[in-house]
Amino acid sequence: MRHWLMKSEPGELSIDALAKLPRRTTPWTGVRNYTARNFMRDAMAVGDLAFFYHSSCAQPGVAGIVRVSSAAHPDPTQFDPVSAYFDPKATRDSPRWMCVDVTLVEKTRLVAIAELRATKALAGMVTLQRGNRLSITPVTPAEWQAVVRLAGRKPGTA
DNA sequence: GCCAACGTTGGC
DNA sequence: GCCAACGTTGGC
Repeated sequence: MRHWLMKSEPGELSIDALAKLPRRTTPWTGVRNYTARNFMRDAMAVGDLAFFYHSSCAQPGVAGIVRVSSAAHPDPTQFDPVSAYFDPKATRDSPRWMCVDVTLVEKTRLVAIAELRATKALAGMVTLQRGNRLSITPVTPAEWQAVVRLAGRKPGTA
């Protein structure tokens, strides 16, 4: 089983909004970057765990844990002319964008990006590297454990 | 709002 | 295939 980090803007889908959805599950739509798509299509497996990360907001950071709950399938928003994610070059026969479904496992306390950056064990974490903008990134087992430990701790405590 | 960094596009 | 221009991301 692999581990991941998946970014969501809370204005689009927050951890609380996910918690209120039926079966606490949503298709991870709107990814329009080939590297991130390929992770979902080629590397993710049902049962993989991912950090749900709030980005582009007042308090960026890890907000919870989700589980990959489906295989990759065509992202329906690419076919929807009304959607902001509509892609005129995508067709049903030849979809360009894929998504997986994710299911909320648990909401954690917000582990702020400053805390992540201050944690030595996370120095190599892909999403923290300079210039990284990928919305889906792999997380190593050691990094996963380090963030889980942080999440289980009160902010500010050693 | 700023800006660094990156990805994509399209002319050639 | 190169690469300049442009658009986007995302923390601050």
